[in-house]
Amino acid sequence: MITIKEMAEIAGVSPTTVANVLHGRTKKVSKDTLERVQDIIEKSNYVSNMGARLLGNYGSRIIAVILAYSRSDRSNVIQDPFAGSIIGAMEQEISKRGYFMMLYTNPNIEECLHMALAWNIEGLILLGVDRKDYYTFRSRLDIPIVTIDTYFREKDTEFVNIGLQDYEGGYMMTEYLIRQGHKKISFLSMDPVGEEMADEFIDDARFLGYRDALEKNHIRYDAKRRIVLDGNVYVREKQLTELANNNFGDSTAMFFAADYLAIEGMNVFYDLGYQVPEDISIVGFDNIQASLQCRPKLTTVQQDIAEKGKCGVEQLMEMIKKDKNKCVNKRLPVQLVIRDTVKQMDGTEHKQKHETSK
Amino acid sequence: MITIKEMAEIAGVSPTTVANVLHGRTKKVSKDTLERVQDIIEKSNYVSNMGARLLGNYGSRIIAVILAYSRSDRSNVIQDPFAGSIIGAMEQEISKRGYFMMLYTNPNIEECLHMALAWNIEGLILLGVDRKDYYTFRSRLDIPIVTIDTYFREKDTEFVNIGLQDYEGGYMMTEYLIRQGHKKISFLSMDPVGEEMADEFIDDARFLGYRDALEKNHIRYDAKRRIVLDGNVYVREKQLTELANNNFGDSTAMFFAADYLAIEGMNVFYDLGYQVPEDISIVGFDNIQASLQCRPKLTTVQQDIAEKGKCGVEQLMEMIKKDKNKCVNKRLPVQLVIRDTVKQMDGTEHKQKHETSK
DNA sequence: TTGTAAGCGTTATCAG
DNA sequence: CTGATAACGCTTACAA
Repeated sequence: MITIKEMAEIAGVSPTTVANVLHGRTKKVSKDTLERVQDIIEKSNYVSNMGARLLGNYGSRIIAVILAYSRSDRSNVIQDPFAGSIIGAMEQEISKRGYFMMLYTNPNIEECLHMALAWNIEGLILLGVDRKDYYTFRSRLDIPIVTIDTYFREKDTEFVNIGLQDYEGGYMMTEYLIRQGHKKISFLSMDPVGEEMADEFIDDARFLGYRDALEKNHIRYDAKRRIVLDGNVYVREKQLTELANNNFGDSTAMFFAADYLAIEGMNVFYDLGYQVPEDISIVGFDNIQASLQCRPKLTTVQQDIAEKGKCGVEQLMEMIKKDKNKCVNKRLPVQLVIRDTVKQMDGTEHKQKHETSK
Repeated sequence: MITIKEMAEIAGVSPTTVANVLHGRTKKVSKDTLERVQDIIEKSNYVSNMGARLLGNYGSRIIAVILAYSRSDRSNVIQDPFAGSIIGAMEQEISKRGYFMMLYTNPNIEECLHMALAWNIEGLILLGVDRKDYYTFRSRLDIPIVTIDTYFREKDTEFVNIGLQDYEGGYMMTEYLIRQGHKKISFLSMDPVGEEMADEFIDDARFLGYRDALEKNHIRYDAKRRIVLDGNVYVREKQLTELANNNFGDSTAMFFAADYLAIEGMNVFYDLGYQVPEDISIVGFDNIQASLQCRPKLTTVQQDIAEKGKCGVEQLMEMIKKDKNKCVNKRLPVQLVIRDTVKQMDGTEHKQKHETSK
């Protein structure tokens, strides 16, 4: 591990000069020395010591990504296919810009803060933490922070969040179901955790879209069709089994707030001997890979997960560079993906055209 | 961000004393000062500056995890559900021990080395890199390295690898198929990339198990049943379509070297109107989540991915602590998971008992 | 038991 | 255009 000092010695110049060359401050160096020094740098395989950068507070080039726990009932979100994709996308963006990614998951906020401070990280990406926790981070850390998929309140300010057009997605999908002749549509989402207000939860924007679409189409929203699923898989399976055996709660279509729930539902129904979509139409939200791998293929709302990650890193970098801190609440667009799990209700059945699988 | 020096000043002692307290060298400090200093440390929310640790070469506490590219045809392995799970498991183990995880994916080895050197990382975990690349890392880096899922040659030494009983898995599954009455079993795996020898590829240990199981059971291995699938999805789909339309190459069962390939196959066959397992029996390897989510549920060979990650970190930590470097080639056990994609060939069909889905 | 001082490698400031 | 120097915070060897 050669140092600047050593290279300076070899070149017969001062460390400052070598540093100037390294940082492209070519104006400050004569052509003669420039070339000589550049040559030496190349040959000696110089690697800058990040420790010195850190200590001198010249920018650690570390972006920390902190994952919240309990997205579903797994112990660690990262096993979620959603998390895997987004982390991959972020890593690439971070890497591309010459930064480094530190991945950290810890339910204890104090320890997260500790980590952020110890490493003098330049920016922080919070994945799926709630707004309260965000404000804790924000009050204790003086660095740019971007949240992904956090739900803020109307009056909240001073945050940068990358989210999704959940409301629009819920609306769109519900309208689609209505166009297919469905009038009895239930909406299923997971039990929101914690004592936060319901309107802060991601599932709920989807729900609101669903409800508004119904009303816009003169279908009265019936509260009994809003089904809250338990956080525990086994309990959930029991709930779904009961539903199925009670004529699906008198619904012809079920709108699950997430693909993985929809697929769980499909499997439970399949195992009970029900046919999708003949006995019940099912749709999801997210377009995870599994939604294409299951049979029949799931009709769902597509979100571009990689884009979300990329967008988050872009925002963060802008904040790091410009040090400006305007409030951003970006909602990425969604798209209907029509596949094979919805039955047309106009008397005759007919095969829907569906996308070619890629 | 309070420093040791500042705390020392408050306590009216020297920085050394504070450092001694911080490091639990209680013997070197009088009870009196100990308590006073401890109190101050608590109150001042001290966070040690990792930059100083790095610079002084006192251990960075960073473990870098480097992912190889091109496990399948995706640009970045991390989107692979396999990678997501194992990274999650590793992160927890690393965190638990007070270390930090830096995640890095870059096809360029030089840049990977650069990163490792710049950060003075204490240990390295290589995920899915080939042995040649491993030796490059090893020759340039003087730190413990653990590989996961790298295949080494007989004569290779000086490596620590965590792998799987691939051979045993291949053998086991093939015997199972034979016990179910199958005699015409094909083996499908992906085209090995690069100019390395075939016997270094993970799929191939599985293949050898398959071949040996056949021969042990007096079934002659027929080379035409060893099918190499292309790296490109579209080409692969074409291959599978052709196979199906040619009576599945005169086989009654297909052993795919990986679940995601098996599921791909099932979907192609389903879309062509074939029934699994009535028309063709299919088995996979890995027991990824999707193998349980697809219908019919896939019979496969189970590996404990989280255990693999945990095991890798454990090995690495041992090497960091003890600085001993014995060669380890741990192969984690596998297990048959019998589900619904294999037909019993003894004339009468009968429903196999299958595990309760969890 | 406590304190002093050197050193890690980089960068910025300022003087030549 | 070039160079000397101080500063960042921690650790440890050694001195008191």
